[in-house]
Amino acid sequence: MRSKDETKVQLILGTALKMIERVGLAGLKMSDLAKEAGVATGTVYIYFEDKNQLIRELYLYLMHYNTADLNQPISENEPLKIKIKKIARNYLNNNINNPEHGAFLEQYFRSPYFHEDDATHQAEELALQPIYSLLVEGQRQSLIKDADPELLVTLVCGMLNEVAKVSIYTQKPITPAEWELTFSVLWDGIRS
Amino acid sequence: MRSKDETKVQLILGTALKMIERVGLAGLKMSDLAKEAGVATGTVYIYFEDKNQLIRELYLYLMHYNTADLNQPISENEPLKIKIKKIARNYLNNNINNPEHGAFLEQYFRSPYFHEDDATHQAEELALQPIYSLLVEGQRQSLIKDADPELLVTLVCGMLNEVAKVSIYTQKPITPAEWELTFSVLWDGIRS
DNA sequence: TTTGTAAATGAATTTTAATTCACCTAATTT
DNA sequence: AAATTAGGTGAATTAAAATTCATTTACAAA
Repeated sequence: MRSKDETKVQLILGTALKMIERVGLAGLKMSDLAKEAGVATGTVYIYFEDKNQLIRELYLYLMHYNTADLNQPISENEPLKIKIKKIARNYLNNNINNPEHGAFLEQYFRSPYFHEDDATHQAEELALQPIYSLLVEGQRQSLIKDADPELLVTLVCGMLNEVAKVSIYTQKPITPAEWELTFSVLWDGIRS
Repeated sequence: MRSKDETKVQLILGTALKMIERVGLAGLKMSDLAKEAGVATGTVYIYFEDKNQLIRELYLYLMHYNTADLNQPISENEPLKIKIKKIARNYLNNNINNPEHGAFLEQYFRSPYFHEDDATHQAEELALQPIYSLLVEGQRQSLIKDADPELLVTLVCGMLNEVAKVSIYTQKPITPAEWELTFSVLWDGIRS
């Protein structure tokens, strides 16, 4: 008897993720994937039913990962503005440090592998929950514009997503000055 | 003699664009495309070398289209704030009314069809030029935060892109209240 | 009208990539 | 340490999709 190597699942998924960032979902070949992961083609089929399921798993794996990540503990006893600044920075860093994630998800939602029942929305909402809560808290303290918090989250994330994209694209990290400006636009935009 | 029907190029590209929004670049089959466009498979190959070139053409076609579009004349003799509000609304509407465009471009940039030399950046910069100019004008009038205008454009477009995405996704148009909030966040964010 | 030519067709072919499988190997159990 | 069993391999197979091409129109010029 020989037991399945759970490490290999991670290896294959991780390799797929990196490759997809490079060649796109449309360009991912099972044989290339196997080669790059350093296993035989057939091995991939031991751990995954077929390509479809592999992509599916990758999605679930990412969702799980992402959701966990924004929930880093926020130091209490700080002014709300600072809390928001920290969580925003956290969100931005997450996006910049894991460009493969955004690249994959962007494509997944538009691919033939994606089916509506994928709990997309729940997962996304869950991931944004912490930001949402902070904004609502701010509204209660009359610090934040009294308007649909959903829309506020959308606007805030829109800014951060785009900044992340540019940073990834230009391969330049965010400078302190850039971050200060970004947060200033964000904060002045939402404060009441 | 029989002459090529230029209309057919448009038909095929347009059909491809709509299909890609639905099934993704990875899901586009030449035979399906032909069927949906109402022509024979072979006909597609009369107008396009191969799939690769078809996708490439589609990109050029879109770039051309998009660039032209933001350059709608802006009524002069209005306060800058109003001008920015109008151009922002224009940008938003463009995104919402042509969801296929965003869907395609998003995927194209990450596909095996895309090559760096595609003049991506020039085209994009060109499209954002009008917004950029207005912001700089605002800085000269000390109405807009005195900071890197590139980054300001990024932030502004980020907000608008995300709002467009949500509107497309939920299939709900932007309500007047939503638009007012969006612009208020945008404006308060960038004004000095 | 007739004729020449290029567009249009879609079944047949070729190409590409997914998936299988007969054979090998390494871990576990007795 | 032998036997057993499931993992691992990669060439061979199958499936899917791109592309071709012999044939059939439709148009334009003569």
